Amino acid sequence: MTSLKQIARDIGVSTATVSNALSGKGRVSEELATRIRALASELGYRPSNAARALKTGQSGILGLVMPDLTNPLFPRIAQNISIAAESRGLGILIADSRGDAARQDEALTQLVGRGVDGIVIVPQKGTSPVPDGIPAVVINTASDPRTTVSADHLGGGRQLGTHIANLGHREVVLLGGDAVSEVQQDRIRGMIEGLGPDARHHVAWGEAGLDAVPGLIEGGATAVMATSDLIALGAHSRLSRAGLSVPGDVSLTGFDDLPLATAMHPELTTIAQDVQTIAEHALDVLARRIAGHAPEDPSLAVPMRLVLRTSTAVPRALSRQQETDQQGANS
Amino acid sequence: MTSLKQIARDIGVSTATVSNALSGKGRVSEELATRIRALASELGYRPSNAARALKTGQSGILGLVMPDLTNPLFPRIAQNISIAAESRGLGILIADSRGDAARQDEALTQLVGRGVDGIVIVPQKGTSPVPDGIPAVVINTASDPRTTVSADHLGGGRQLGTHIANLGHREVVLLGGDAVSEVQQDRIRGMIEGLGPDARHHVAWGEAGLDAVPGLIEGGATAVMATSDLIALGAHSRLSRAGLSVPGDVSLTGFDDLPLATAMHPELTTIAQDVQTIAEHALDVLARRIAGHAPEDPSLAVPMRLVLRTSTAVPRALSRQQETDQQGANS
DNA sequence: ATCGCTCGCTTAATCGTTTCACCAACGATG
DNA sequence: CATCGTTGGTGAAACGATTAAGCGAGCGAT
Repeated sequence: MTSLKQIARDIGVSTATVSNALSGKGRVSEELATRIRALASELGYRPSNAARALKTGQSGILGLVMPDLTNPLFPRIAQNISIAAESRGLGILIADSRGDAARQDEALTQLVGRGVDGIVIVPQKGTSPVPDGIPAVVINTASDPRTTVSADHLGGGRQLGTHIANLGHREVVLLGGDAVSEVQQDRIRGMIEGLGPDARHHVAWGEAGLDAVPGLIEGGATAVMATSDLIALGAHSRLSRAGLSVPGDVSLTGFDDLPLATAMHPELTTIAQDVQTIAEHALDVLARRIAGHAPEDPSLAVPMRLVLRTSTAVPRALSRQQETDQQGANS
Repeated sequence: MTSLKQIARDIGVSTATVSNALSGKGRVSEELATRIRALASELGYRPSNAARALKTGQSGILGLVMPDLTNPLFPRIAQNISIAAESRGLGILIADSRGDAARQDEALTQLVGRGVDGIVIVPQKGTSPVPDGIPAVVINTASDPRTTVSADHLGGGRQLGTHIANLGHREVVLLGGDAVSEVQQDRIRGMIEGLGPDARHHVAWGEAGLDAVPGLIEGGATAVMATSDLIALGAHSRLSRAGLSVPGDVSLTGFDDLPLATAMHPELTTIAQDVQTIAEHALDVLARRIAGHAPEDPSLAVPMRLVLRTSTAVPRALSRQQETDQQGANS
């Protein structure tokens, strides 16, 4: 390993000068500086992160605590955080709490112990972890008072709701995975707002909720809105097993626009998160907090984008009526 | 931050003694050692990783280079590597090359620059990266001479192939995503071996391959074997759009046993990787290489496990014949 | 001629741990 | 009683970078 001392000795100056030349901080003549930079890159000099961290107290590494990497949404977030970090010259130490709240706390202290400069947390559903005295940002949902930035799950649900209402659906099944999740609560609240007062809705949760879907359709509902694409896929299974077609008999919507949304048949109408903006903003705020500025940033809800595909349509009854209307007009 | 010096001063001994007491390395009286440990935990002492890394030259952090975190298989691997690392007291710095070979090299040098002790690489398809002078292990597939450990993709394909052949299928479509991928090549080679010489097969790749599926079925094929669950899902879409049912008209198999395999309808017969064993072995070897032992470990192919679900069945023609056979026997 | 400034560089301290060499005390041994 | 081995510790030098303080030289202004 080549060190500052190496270079200093080879050129015949002090290590301080070499350090200054490479970091551009002190005062070094341009000529000497270029000579030093040249030799440094020739020797393939890489500054020792350990030494720098020891001296400056900053490791240049951020911790990222994820609730569960096997849920396809979270790697997307991780990826974008990692991109955003890279562009700021920071590394990302990822810890996965694997669906367990206890392991989440453990991961947190682990990361702190490893000397990360700050932490990004996407909390386990139903929890609000507080790291001890280290800068942190939380990505959850607007109704979590601790959240720093998040997708506008409420607004997203609202968009989907209005879309379904505008198509003419008046009785809708709202399908959640886990009632503990604040994110899913917000999504459903949004959907209800979007559907408006004229539409009736049934809220159903989890596996039992999935199983109840065909019955609710028989009972008159014409649309199913899920709080995630994965749940929508499950609903789709139940529906086709019951001989119901999408979107012919039932309209179906998802959430998050995962890759599987386009792999399904029909392709799923859903709503996409702007993960990149969320990641960028999270890191901006975190950087500011690490720098020690007052963390008075208001929490930000990044708008979601409706993605119209082929799983939603005008309800059958209504579309037949429209046909006859049209025939009447034509004749 | 409490440091060794703090504790040393408080108790009235030298920092060397405190260091020895906590690490259990030198010679310290048991009584003093417990006193030191007590005070340390009382003060919430956390050793500075930076200082330790500087002195010992070991950061306790491993780098993990992933080809693309948005592909659902890879987070599973990442998760298991991270679990295995944690149990060894190591941290994981994840870098995502996002489908780009250039970025893969960049990620590699980035990680080295951050002072990781070793690197685990799941290479970009079609590439064989070599990190410069740092211990590393590669997780790819048996036909890559550089691979350290991998799932037995060949054997997995073989199992699926025999399963399909045993059901009685004699003309099969083999569906790959990208012909550049050595993993997928191995999977398909395995399938062909497993099908045996009596069965005909068509190999098709990518989007165009997917679109060709219905036609090939019309042409007489009775089964579709995909090199990933995601591709199988795509094939399923094309099939049902063409009015073909699974497994009635066509048997369908996937690869990797992703969560979506059970969310589909019918649930997908597929083959599962033992990701945990792969991760454990990768870290074992890596640890050995970091310790400086000769890396003469032979590459290991971890067996895959066939997961029978409801997407495969006896081909229709054959099942009708069996029915009549049975009726004949009964009468 | 002198003062004061800036320029360009050096000196040296420091971050927190680890580790090797050394030492004092003490009981046992020849 | 001199010697030896052991026990329980201390001292100090690293590891590699950063940075405040200092210092001589050159130079324009007074």
